[in-house]
Amino acid sequence: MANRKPTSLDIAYRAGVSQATVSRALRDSPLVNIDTRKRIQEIAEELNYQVDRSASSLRSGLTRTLALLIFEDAPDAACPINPFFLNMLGSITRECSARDYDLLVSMQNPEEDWYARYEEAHRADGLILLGYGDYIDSHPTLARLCENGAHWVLWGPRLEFSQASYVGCDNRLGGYQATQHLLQLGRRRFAFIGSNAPEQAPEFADRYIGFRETLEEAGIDPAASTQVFAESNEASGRLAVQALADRGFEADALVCASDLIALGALHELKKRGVDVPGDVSVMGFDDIEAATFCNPPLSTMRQDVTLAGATLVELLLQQLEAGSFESKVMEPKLIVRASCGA
Amino acid sequence: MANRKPTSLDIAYRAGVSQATVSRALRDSPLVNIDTRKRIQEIAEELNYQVDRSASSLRSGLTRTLALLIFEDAPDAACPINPFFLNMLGSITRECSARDYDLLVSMQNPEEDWYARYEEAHRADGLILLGYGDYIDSHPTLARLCENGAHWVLWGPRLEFSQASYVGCDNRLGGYQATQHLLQLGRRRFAFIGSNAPEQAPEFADRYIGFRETLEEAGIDPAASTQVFAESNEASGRLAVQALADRGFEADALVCASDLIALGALHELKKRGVDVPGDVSVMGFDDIEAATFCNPPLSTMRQDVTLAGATLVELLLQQLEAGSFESKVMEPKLIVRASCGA
DNA sequence: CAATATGCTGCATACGTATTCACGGCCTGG
DNA sequence: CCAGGCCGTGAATACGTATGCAGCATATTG
Repeated sequence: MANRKPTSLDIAYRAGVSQATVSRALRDSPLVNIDTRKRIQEIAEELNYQVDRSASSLRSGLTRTLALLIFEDAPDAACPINPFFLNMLGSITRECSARDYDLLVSMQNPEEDWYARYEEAHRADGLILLGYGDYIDSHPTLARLCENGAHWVLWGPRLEFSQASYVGCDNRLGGYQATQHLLQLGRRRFAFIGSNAPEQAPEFADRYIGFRETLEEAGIDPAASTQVFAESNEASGRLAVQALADRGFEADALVCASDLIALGALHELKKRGVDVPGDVSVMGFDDIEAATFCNPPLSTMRQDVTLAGATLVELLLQQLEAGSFESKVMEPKLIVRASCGA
Repeated sequence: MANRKPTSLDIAYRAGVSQATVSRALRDSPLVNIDTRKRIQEIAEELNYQVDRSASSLRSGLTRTLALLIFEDAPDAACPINPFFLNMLGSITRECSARDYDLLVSMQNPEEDWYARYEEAHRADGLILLGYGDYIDSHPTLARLCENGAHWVLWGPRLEFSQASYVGCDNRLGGYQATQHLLQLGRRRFAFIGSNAPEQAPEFADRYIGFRETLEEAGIDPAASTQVFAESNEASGRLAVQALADRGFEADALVCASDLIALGALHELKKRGVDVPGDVSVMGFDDIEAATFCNPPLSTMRQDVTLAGATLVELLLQQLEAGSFESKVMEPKLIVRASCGA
């Protein structure tokens, strides 16, 4: 075997042309005569030549790599990554492959200077931010990055500045429809489980707004509804149900801000001998895999992660290649399963 | 703001030293006087300087990046990635971060020349292969890569050549223990659900060997056991149960080669009105998240993905940095839940 | 036939860093 | 006082590619 990796110069030598011509030919430049081009490409194939990415990036300033940064509250080694994000990751990976981009994945701490680390260091051409929208303190940072011409796209809540791209779900509508569904099933005593503080969890807060809207429209007595804090994990969902019980509130419908919360709630309710959906309806949000497997299967508001992932990549590339900023808000879809008694 | 990204030359200028000294200082080289070093690092901090990775990689030949390649049978956009792999991905991501390596993730087709694409193209220093062991045809390819001095580590079955690293689970033992558990619960008519062909799914085949061993040791009449083909997904698990029923085999214990298969089996059994675990015990393998949520919760053989991911990274880095090849086989652990009637 | 356009190729260079080699100064010991 | 060693620094260069510019040959036009 060859003792050294072949370079464009080796190809140039064999093809009897200059290195410049090789470089152009391999990128299919019309500047090079079609026959020469073909011949060079064949030789490259034959030698199993691969363009050196480091050199290529250094020269062109482009990496053809995107970085996916996942921000999570508890970057504990034991705690598994939010399954919703994992699914998104799957579709982002596929979309990148399809467009011949590489994907760098990293768990990130919001305090770190991730922008410098990835885009300024020339590791990636653009960034996809997952779970960053929840850090309200971060929005000034995002605004500053925009001014500096950074390239990123955010999953999550609506952003107020114009030169930015984000993809999100119409959370208010989702909260509205979920609650509407329960209302139509005859439920009257509602609890929303999940944070409703915009500065803590803007997406959950929007879902809560939709929740309130339904109740107000229906003229439900405010005393017949409540809200309990929960973060997006199973344990927190369990605690919330405990808190609800301690508080002595007798709900017949739980609108959970995420499926993970709902799974925790189901667990705790079962433990307490409460029948779902007989005594209480439980509604989730996201439609993660586990929602189909749990007992009873969970009614939920589906977010199309496949589409979401593809859209994130698409908008980011559009930004990189055409310099245009666009955003997209997706509609969630009600998925009816057994947990609400429909 | 600065109109241009600062380089090591800018720092050199401000510090009144040469670029060479800056490069050394930033890498904390003892060649540079400690005071000079500190001063240079401060200036770098001040300018928000980031080493350009392309240039650094080009010069040093090292990328400080690993590539995680996931090989899946059905790289269909709609079909979600095997959750077992996704969890592994989570722990690999974390381990890479902890060791200050970047991680490139890609869905890969086994036919493609992924080695050339990633390591030869200088995109990554080493590769982690997930799901590649199943392609028996690939083993010659792996052997060839070894000879060429490639750097990779494989998740899955034992490899026969010495200059290679792999991390896997003792699948034979797992199959043995799983079946043993069912035997002790008084089950006598066993079905193994999953491929048992080594050239198709070597890991499943090893689990099957363990399954057979238990039965032979116990002196179970061979006619009282069977095997049905299934791939590792839910749909395939459902079909397998149908096939079993069509065949007229009345099992009281299903040993499934993976949790996904077991989930499908549970679905199909419920649909047919078979009580689990009353009529039939069902045992999975992997312990994915869904195993805790499904109905009934699934008894299974846990593979510690957190440890597995960390080990994969560790062995690969050891190979890169010390040139040593090591492998590790992990013991699975029986997790008892409701699906077997324990 | 001169003048200009067109198609293709090569020369030269820059991207930003890491490292080899050489050098100057200072210290130590004989 | 000189030889030799050590410490800290800088000059120079290489990594492999992409691209602006120039040049040459052939085709086209008046």
